[in-house]
Amino acid sequence: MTKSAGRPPLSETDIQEFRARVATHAMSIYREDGFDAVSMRRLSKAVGCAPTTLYAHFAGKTEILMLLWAEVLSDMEEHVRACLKGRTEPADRLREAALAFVTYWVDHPEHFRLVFMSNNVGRSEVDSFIESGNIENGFEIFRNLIRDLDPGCEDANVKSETLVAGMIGLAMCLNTISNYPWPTLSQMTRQLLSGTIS
Amino acid sequence: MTKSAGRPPLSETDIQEFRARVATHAMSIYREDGFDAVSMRRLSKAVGCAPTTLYAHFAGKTEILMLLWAEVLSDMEEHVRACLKGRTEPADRLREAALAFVTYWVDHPEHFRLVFMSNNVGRSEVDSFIESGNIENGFEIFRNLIRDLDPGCEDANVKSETLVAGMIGLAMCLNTISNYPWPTLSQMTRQLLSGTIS
DNA sequence: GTATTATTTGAAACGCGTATTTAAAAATAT
DNA sequence: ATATTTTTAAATACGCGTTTCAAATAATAC
Repeated sequence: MTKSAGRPPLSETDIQEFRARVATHAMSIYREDGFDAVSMRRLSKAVGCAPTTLYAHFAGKTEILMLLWAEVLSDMEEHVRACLKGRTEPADRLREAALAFVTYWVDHPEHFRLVFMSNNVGRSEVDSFIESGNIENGFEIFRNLIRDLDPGCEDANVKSETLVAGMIGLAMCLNTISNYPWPTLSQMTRQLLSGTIS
Repeated sequence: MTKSAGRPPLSETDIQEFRARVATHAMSIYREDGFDAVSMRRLSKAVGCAPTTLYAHFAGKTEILMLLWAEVLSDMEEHVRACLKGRTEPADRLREAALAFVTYWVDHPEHFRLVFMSNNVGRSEVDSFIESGNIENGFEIFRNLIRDLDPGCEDANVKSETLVAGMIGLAMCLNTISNYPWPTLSQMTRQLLSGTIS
């Protein structure tokens, strides 16, 4: 328990400072030159450290990319909330929010790729992101909209999580199989909601 | 239009033979050592050609991976059809088929990754796969089940394609955010279907 | 100062997808 | 055989994610 000699470990704030700096540079590279441009070598150059140092602070590239998720997700959330302005009818609100959700990912395929198709996502990495609450936030919007529509709803959880997963599936299909003669986006969203809006 | 001198181009059968040979080796590598083991260098070694030769016959790795899609998809289809045996009640059939669909992808995350998360999927590559009809087949199962449930259904297209996309979303979420406290698989599938089975 | 410990660095390596370029080989018409 | 054309091969290169390891550096206790 006595203080040992030698250089002390980095303080928690130092560590978080570094991680934040990495996040900043990663985001600016991503914004300027896109997903593929965010590479460990280039990022390390931007941060001003050796590529190896990044691996001393992150488990891998995915853990760095996750730093960008929060930003994209909050941008998406803002986009969804914006479309609720002025709407009061619960069913209408839910419908428009869902449409806005899917539309966002279809309109921003690069963001979709970043968040949902970052390969090699280790379980533990995602877990830490779950615990940060960012995912819960996304679900909560729709859970609340569902509860507004049907107060005292017992299975709001099942409904909201199925809805979100379904919408992600819609966005995914429209993104990756983009030339298939899909029905309209609003048609599919409406159909997806037909089990929620009775 | 006269026959020009020089070596003639490969015959169509020769080309398809080669592509089939590549497909065979790719599949065996995939089966034995998994997704990550299927690399151009290793594959070319197995096929017995130079890595560059592969690029003379395929646009890229993704086009080769698509050769494996058909195999996985037909395996999945078989799995879905198997669960229909002995069931006659339309709603029951649709429910069980949907559950089997999602279950398949959750039970075979490697297959899911291969088919749905092969990154860098160029539009034209996917298009050719669409035209091959393999995707239509997947939709058709569910379109038929929906029509059996509600003959004369006008929007069977919208319903089936939304259902499939939604199920893919379920599978995707369960695969990638695997430690989130999701509702039961059957709960979510049932909820997803509640807009189709009235 | 010296010793000790933590961290960063640099270089090298591995295999990866992909592109280019040059040469070789194969198959045909003449 | 020769010329022509197509197809392969080989070598090389680029940047990638990641790992390993030795050397350097920084920050502390004594």
